[in-house]
Amino acid sequence: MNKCEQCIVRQFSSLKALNKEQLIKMAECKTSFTIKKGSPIFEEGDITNGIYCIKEGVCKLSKLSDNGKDQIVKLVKPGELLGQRSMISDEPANLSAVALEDMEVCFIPKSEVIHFFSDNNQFSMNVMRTICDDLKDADDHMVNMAQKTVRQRLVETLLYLEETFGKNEDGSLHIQLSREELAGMIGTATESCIRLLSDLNKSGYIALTGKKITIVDKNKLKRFA
Amino acid sequence: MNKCEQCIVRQFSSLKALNKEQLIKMAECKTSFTIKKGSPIFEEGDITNGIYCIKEGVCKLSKLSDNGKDQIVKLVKPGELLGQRSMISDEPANLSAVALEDMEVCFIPKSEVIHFFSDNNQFSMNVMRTICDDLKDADDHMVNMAQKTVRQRLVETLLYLEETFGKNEDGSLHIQLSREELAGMIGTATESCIRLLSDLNKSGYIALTGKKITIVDKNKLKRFA
DNA sequence: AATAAAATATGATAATTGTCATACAATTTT
DNA sequence: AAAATTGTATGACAATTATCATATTTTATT
Repeated sequence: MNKCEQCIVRQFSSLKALNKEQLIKMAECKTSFTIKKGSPIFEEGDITNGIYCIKEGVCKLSKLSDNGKDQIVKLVKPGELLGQRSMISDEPANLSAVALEDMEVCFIPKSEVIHFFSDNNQFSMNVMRTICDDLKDADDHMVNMAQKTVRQRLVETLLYLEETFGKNEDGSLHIQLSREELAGMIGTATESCIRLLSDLNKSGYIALTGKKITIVDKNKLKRFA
Repeated sequence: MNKCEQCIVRQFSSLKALNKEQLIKMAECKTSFTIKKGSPIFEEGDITNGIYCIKEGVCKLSKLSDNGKDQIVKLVKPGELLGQRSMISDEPANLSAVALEDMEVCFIPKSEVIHFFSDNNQFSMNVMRTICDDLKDADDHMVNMAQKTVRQRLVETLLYLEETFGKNEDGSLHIQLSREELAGMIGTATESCIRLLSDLNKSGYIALTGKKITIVDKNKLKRFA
């Protein structure tokens, strides 16, 4: 069993507030998982009973809409925690979490986290701030969904993906999303997403090589949105 | 100065966890406001430096989008608190709060609330849960914006308004929103909103009398969405 | 009460977006 | 390697939604 004390990603999450003693306790009760690309960590409606700390890999948080389409609400990176809201509200998961890459994830049972909450004020403040950040992002995202065109949302999403997950040596977006998933992020039909990507490609703002997407001119793309 | 101890709306918010001593301290440092319909409590970007407790009247939380339209993110009722997120994140307000009716509001300075936070665990858990609820609502709302048609969103909004704010003796929606505001809730152009209301009226699902809206057949309306 | 201003309503039209069909390419399975 | 499956791409078309123009009604102001 790996020690949480030596885990680097912890430094990027609310868990950075834990002291040595707490880290040792956490290391004792945590369980580690490997999750294959495409597999769920948990699904909408599941009772999670704890939080997940992402050590490696990116996952999507999505919700199935009445029309049968999966809307991606958020992408989650190493260092972030999953299931905080459900734990605090004592409710089943509102969103599904599915791996976009092979992942390494640790699960910390609720019973343990609850102790950290009451014993460590800094930790609970960190969690609170994270949830507040999520709320702000969600509100902003909602306004974008309601007020911006599909094209604007696509452009902004592409810029966000490069900004957040970086690019490969060849300059293409590092994170690999299918067209369907990209459509699920911007909230549109897969065909519309493909069509708009084609347009951006033909206009020279981006380049498509297989399923790789390269942003050719970031500033032009921004202005074009 | 009114005593917070005797304020009824307190019972409906996170503040219900405060003890007598804390309520007395709060009564001493709070300030009460009257806000006229249409006036702002605070605006996007303002540094609020405390929280507002709504004693009477309903307000809208909205955000101005790049296209110049105001998107309504949430309606807030008596008993609810405003500005919790900004206070915890220590950031300017992300949304504007504008009165939809004449309101009575109390302001409690941040310095005071911070004490309640550290002294009263139940209070901070209540606040946390409220924010978690807001996050869930925002995520769900976002999915609706992205995946549902304007007509579906309109119908669901009308049902929500009746459910949440009740109806007058004549059966019409108690809460009074302009067509522009209703459009701002569902995320569409004012004209589109008006047109769809007309359709629903002609089809007999709702009735329009002046600016009053009456839901004639709730179940049919639901199925029609 | 008359006038002005604002809100609501509707028509005409254009732009955006979704749907269905089909083709093509890439990947996986046999 | 061939076949099957899945993902990507594009055309044709329909449906939805936005925009602009213009009435009409309601509300506010003088």
